[in-house]
Amino acid sequence: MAPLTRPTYAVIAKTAGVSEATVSRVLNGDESVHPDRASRVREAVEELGYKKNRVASALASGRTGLIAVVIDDDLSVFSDPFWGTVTSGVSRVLQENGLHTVLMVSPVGALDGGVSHYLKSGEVDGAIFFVLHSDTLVNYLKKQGLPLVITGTPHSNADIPFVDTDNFGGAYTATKYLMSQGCKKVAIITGDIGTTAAKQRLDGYLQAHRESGHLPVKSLICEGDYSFESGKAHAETLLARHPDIDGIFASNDLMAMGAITVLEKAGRSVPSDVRVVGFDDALIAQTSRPALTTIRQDVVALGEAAGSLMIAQLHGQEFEPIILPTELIIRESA
Amino acid sequence: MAPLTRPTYAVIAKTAGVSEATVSRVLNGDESVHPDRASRVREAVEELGYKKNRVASALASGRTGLIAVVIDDDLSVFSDPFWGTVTSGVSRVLQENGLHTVLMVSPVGALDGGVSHYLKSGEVDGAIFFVLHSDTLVNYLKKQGLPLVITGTPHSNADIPFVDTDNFGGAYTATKYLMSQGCKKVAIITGDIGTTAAKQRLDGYLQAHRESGHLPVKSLICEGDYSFESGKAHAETLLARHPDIDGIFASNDLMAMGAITVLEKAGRSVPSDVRVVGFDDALIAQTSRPALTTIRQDVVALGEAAGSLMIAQLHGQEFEPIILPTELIIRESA
DNA sequence: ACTACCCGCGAAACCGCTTTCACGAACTCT
DNA sequence: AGAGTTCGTGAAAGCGGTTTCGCGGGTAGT
Repeated sequence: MAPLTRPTYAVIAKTAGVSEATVSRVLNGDESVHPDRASRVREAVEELGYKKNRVASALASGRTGLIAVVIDDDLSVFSDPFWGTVTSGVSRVLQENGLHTVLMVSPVGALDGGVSHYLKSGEVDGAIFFVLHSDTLVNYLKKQGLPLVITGTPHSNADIPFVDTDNFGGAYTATKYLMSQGCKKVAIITGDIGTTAAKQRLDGYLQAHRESGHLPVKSLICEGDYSFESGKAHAETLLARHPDIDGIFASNDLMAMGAITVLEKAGRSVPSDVRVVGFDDALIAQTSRPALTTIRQDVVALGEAAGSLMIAQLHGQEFEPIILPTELIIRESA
Repeated sequence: MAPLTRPTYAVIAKTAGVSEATVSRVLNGDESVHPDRASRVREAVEELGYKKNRVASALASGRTGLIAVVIDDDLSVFSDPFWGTVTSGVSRVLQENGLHTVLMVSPVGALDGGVSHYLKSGEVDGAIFFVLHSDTLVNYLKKQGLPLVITGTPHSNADIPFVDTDNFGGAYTATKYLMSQGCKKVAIITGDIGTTAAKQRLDGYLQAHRESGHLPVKSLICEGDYSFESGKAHAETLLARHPDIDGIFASNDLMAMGAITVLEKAGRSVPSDVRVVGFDDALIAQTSRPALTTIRQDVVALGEAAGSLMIAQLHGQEFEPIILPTELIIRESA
């Protein structure tokens, strides 16, 4: 059975006894059309099962109803469930507002790269960036007038709309907690220090130390990259440098798990010998043995906030950056 | 700085001294244009930095260059990293072929639901479905002529293009392995039995028993739903029903982890008292304690296969369902 | 030389909306 | 009553491509 041809404005106009311009006015909420004519249009739409052709509308209006979600090309990105959960939050809010999510997993940053070209093409009405190492592309696109949201604090230009979690506060809380548990030598395994989240979490860790009266020695600070492998590698480094280490704050759960793997392999018991805290509260935090003490961030809400900030921009509404709170979840590892 | 207006065919045509139809022919690979004219068109494109307006092309040609990836509305969907990884595989293959992925996380199944309407709208050139409980919608859309791919074996209509993993073989191998390890009483916690993958994994488990000379009692078969919580719940049920249980095959890693959580809480040691095998080889399989023995499926390749099958259909090429192999990964839990 | 056929190419219609501009009716003011 | 203004509405242009159909030049056959 061949697909039925869908009725167009021409058919609706004929049925309702009005012009196509009037059909367009009615369906787009123009209040100036006489109520009687408007009713006839709506009845025709109902009777004929009219559905707007969004491609034609996009060409005519310059608005496509598509929002790009841009994720730096890294096949491991989705194996960290963080991004999947954020994406589903974004997708749901956009759909509720009649918009669709175009997934763009691609190298980000180059002004003349595929992402830049695509976003300038007019094919999407806005873009949500998931992680950035530089604001260059984002600043450039903002100047081009493209509505943008970043998940994470911008590096330089606070003018860019963004949503984030309280990284500083979460890291501060994690470090304070480790100290309150009696830890004398607390290390940090940072995320990719090119991201603002990693910097802020490092700052929170340092502030907790300042308030305890002394700063950690440099060798307690390891620059990871959010991956499981880097958590393992840095845990080995820390054990070599500081055999008496008794606390580790890892800037995400994956690295925390990596660290625990190495510690236990080295005969160090978690939490008896070394206490470990992660960040995210991903599912692996609760399924692991020992179950991970971690800083929980509401990842679904982060995605929803990003979607809402995008909607606000598209509607020309006022908006503020959104910083979501964190919460210490105490399980077995600390 | 206002965005520069992009050149259109009219400008290219004028610069190259040809008509717009000729520009369209050249850029779309029409070999009948005289080589000299074709060269002039390409030079003009290069000189003026022409980029095709895909929205206008979509209206004129009826092809949008967008493929919908449809995932049943379930916020937990992306916390299982399986779907994120498949999505990134699909996305990459599509992008390599000049297509874009529209993410559709929405209740699936209803013929008059949002997904059905959207897919019939002509706004996407095809759709990839991630998990289905019924072929009704898919059969209906196929009749409408929409190119489709399912990740997973269809329920009824083998005519639908699909990619899958060797579920039967993987489950068979897992169960055989448990038996070869001396397990006398092997249970199964199935996935959502409405999915064909869960059925096939159950069949593999049963076949392994048949070949060992006896079938498992009904109470060793628990119907889970792929979630961590259902793994926990069914492990409790199994312990109550069969205190002497010594082997569990869970149809995914999440449920396996849930089961292990409960077993250890009940004082049963894994693998000393009870051996556990999962399915997927998600990251949690290796990060957990004990590290999970599991059936590994190549999830990235699954996504890539789905993307490739879609490309083949769009190009009018012959294609076969793709069944990917599995591999037993032996770690600590069995 | 004439006729028939083939093929490259251009003009313009078309895809289905949005929006502009002009027209005529209704209303208001003098 | 006449002039001026306002507003609802329709015709049609436009968004930027794709594709169709017809034209004219070239070639082949008789």
